[in-house]
Amino acid sequence: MSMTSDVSPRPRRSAGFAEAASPRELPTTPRGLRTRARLVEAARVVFERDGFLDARLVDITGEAGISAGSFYTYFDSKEEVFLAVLTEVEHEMLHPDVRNVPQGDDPIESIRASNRGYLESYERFARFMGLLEQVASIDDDFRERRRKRGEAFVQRNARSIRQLQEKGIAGSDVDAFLAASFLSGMVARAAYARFVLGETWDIDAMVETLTQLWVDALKISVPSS
Amino acid sequence: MSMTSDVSPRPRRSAGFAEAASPRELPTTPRGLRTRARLVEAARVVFERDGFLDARLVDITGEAGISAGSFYTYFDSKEEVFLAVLTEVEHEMLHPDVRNVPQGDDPIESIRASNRGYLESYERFARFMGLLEQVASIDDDFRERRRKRGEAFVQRNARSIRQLQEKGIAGSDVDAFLAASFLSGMVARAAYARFVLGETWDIDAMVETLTQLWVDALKISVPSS
Amino acid sequence: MSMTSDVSPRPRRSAGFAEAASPRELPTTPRGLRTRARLVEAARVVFERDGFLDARLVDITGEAGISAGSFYTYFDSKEEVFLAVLTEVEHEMLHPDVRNVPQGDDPIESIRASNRGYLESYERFARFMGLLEQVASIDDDFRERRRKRGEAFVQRNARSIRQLQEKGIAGSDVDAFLAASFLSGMVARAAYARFVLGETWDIDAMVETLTQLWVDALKISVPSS
Amino acid sequence: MSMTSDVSPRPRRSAGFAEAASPRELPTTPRGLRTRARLVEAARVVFERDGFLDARLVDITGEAGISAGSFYTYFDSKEEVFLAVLTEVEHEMLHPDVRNVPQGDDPIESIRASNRGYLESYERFARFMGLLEQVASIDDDFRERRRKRGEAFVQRNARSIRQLQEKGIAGSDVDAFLAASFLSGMVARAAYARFVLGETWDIDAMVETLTQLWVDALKISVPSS
DNA sequence: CATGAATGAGTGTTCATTCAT
DNA sequence: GATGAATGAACACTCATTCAT
Repeated sequence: MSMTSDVSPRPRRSAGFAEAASPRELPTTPRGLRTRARLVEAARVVFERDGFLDARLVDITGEAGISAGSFYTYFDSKEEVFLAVLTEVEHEMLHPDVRNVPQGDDPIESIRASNRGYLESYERFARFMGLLEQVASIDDDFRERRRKRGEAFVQRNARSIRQLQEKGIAGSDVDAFLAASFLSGMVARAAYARFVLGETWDIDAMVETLTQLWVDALKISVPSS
Repeated sequence: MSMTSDVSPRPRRSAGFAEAASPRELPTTPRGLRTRARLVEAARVVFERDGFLDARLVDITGEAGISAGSFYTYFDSKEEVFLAVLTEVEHEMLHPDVRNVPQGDDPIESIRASNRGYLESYERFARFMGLLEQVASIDDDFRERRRKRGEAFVQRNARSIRQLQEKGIAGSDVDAFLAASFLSGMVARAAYARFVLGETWDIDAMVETLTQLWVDALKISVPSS
Repeated sequence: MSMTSDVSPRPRRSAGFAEAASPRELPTTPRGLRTRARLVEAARVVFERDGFLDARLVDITGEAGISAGSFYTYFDSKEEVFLAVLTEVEHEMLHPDVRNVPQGDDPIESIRASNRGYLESYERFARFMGLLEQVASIDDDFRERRRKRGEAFVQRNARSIRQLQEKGIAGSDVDAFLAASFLSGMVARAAYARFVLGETWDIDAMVETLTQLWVDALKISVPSS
Repeated sequence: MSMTSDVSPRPRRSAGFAEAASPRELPTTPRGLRTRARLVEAARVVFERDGFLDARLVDITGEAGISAGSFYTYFDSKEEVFLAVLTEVEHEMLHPDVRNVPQGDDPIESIRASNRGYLESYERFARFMGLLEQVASIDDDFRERRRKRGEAFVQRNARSIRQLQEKGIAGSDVDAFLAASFLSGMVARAAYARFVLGETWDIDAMVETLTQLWVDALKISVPSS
C-alpha cells in the first residue's frame, strides 16, 4: 500500500463515515443476501490487500464478480462497505474463543492469558488491524467512534484492577482508570508494532514481558495461599 | 479533516516517500531560500490544518503566496515538502530544551521529568504528531523509516534500564530491551490518545500515573541513601 | 498543423506506442461497440486535421459527442486510439481492390498497374499517410513496428523480381532484395512528395515515369511473343 | 526519443518556424559570439540526443553552461536555435569534400561517386538527418522550406540527365525532371532507411545496387571510346 | 435486481518565457 | 550581459456515482 504506486490514486469525494453510520437494512431475498455477502467478502480482500484509500470500488465489485452498478444496491459508499466488513470481522474476532478471558483464580495467570489471547487474535487479524489504524488516521468520525468503543474495554479493565486493589492484591496507590488505559495501550501498541509495523520480537517473550510489566506495574502479589 | 467534506477532494498520484527520500539541494540565492522557507511554512500550516491527504498543492502555494508552478522549483512532490516540514519540526523539537534528559541522581525523578517533557513536547506539536500518524498509516516507506528512527530512541532507553539493573536499582528479571520498547510505547500511546484522539485526562495525573507504572514495572527502588 | 498556432498547444505525457501495443478487448454490448466506433471515427477526423501531436483528447471526445472521461472506457491513451484508427484504415485500404495486384501476363503492365494502384490509394489516404510519417518520426517504437511491416511487402516484391530474373525477363546482375527495397522506396517517396509535401506533378506522368524507371532499372524486356 | 518516456513531455506553445525564419543578427562582442556558439553546439547535442520535441530549453542552456534566461539574449525560440544548428550543419556538410561531385568523364563512375558520397555524408550526419525528418513531419513551414531547397538539388540532377540524353548517353524517352526527382528520392530514402531506421544493409552493396539501378533506369551506356 | 456505459469534477505537473536583481 | 526565480496556461486522467436498458 505504498503511495509510490502511480497506478492507484486515491478516491475523491466521499460520503464519509459520519453519513455511513446508519447502515441500510439487509436485502430480503436469499439471492440478495448472497450477493451482499460476496460483496463484503470481496471488500475485505481488497481492503486488506490495497488499504482503504487505494481500494477502488471497481476492484471490489470485480473481485465479487458483480457489476459496478450493483454495488449501490447494497451500499451507499465505500465507507459503508468498510463498516460492513468491520462488523463481520468483529463478529469473527469474538466467536472462536468465547472463553477468551479465563476466569482463573490466579490473577497473574489471568493477565498472561489475556495478553496472549490479545496478541494471538491481533496476529490473526493483523491486516485488518492495520487497516483500522489507517482509516482512523484518515477519518475523524471513524476515529472518534473507535475511541468510544475502546473506552468500554478500558472500563472493564479498570474495574478488574479496582477489584484487585480492593482485595489487596494490587497496589492501591495508582489511578485504576488511567492505569488500565495506559497498560491496555501498552499491549495494543506492542501488538501493532509487532504485527503491523513488522518488529521481529518473539511472541512468547512478548507475552512474558508484557505480563511481567503489567503485574509489577500494578504491584500484584499472589496471595500466598 | 473528516472525509465527509464534499468540497475538498483528495489529490491523485504521488511520487511516494521512497522517491522523495533524497531531497534536492537548497537554492543558492537569498531569494530562493526565502521562497523555499515560505513554502515549507505554508505546507506546515496546510498539512496541520487539512491533513496530508486533503492538502492540495494549490493551497500550499496559495498560502505561500506564490504561483502553483513555482512549487516545482523547490520540491518534486507533496511527499518531498512533507519531509522538509518534518525536518523543520524535528529541528524545533530538539532545540528548546537541550536538557531534555536531566541527569539527576534520582532515577524516579528522571523518569518523571522525561515523561513530563515528552508529554509537553507532544502537546506542543500535537497537530503534527497526528499528521505523522496519518502519513505513517498511509505510506509503507514512511512507516518503515519511522520505525527505524524509533529504534534508536528505544535502544537508549534500554541502555538506561540495563544500567539501573546492574546497579541493583531495577529488577533484573525483565528483558530490558522489550521493556524499554513496551514502556516507551505506553507513554507514546498515552500522549497520542490525549492530544490527538482527544481524551480528556489531566496532564499532571498522566505524568504521575505513567511514572508510577514505569517505576513499578521496573521495580525501581530508590536507594535509601 | 504548423507549430505556429499559439492556440492549440500539444499535450504532455504519453503512454507511448510500446505500451499501447496490446489493445484492450472490444466492448461487448452494442452500445459500447457503437460508442467505440464513434470514438475511432472522431479520432481519425481530428488526427487527420490536427496531426497526432496537436490532437487533444478533448477534441476527440468532443467530436465523438461523449464526455472526456468516457474515452478511458475504450482506450488508455492517445496512442491506443491511434492504433485503432490505423487498424481501421488498413482494413479500408485493402478491401476496395482485392485485385490490387493484377495477375496479367505482361510484367510491365503489372508494374504499371501496381504503381498506379499505389499512387491512387496513397492519394485517397494522403492525410493519413502524412500522419503515419509524423508518428513514425516521433516515436521509436512505432517507427520500428512500421519498418517491420514494410519488410514483408519488400520481400514480396523481391520474390517477384527473382522470378522475373529466373525467367530471363529481368536482368540477373542486380541484388533482387536491395533492388526491391530501393525501387519500392522510390515509389513510396514519390507518393509522399506528391500527396503530402505538395509537389504538383501530374499523376499520369508519375505513373509513366515510375514504371519506366522501374522497368528499365530491372532491364525488363517483354518477351517478343 | 520514444514517446514512452514519462519524464520528458513535449513543449507547449511555439513561435513556429515561420516566425523563426528571419534570424536576428549575430552578437557583436567576442564574448557574446562565444556564448552563442556554445549555445548552438549544446542545442545540437541535445536535439540529436532527445529529438526536437523532447529537447527542453533548460537542457540546452544547461549543456551550454549558461543560465536559462540568457538563452533569449541570442534566440527567440527553440525553432530559432534549431535553424542556427541547421545552418551550422549545412556548412559542415559542404566543406570537407568540395570535390564531392567529381567531374570525371565516366558518367557511371560519376554516379557511383555521387551515391557513395551521399551515403557517407548521410551516415556522418545520421542523427541530424533523422532530426530533420522529425521537424519536417511536425512543422508545415519547415516542411515547405525543405521541399523548396530540395528542388534546387533536383534541378541540378535533371540538368545532368538532360545533358546525358543530349549526348546520347542516356535514353531520351524519360522525363528528365521526374526521373531526377524519383531517383534522387530513391537514394535519399535508402539512406534514411539505412541510417535512421536501422536497416542493416551493407554500404558497398547499397552503393553498387543504387548505382546499377540509377544507371540502368536511365539506360546509360558508356560510350565505347 | 443486474448491468455496464456514461459522466464530470477536480488537480498535479510541465516548461517556454519573462523580468527583477 | 547574465542570472535564475517566478509565472501561468493548459491538459490528461481517475473513479465514485448515476441511470437507461
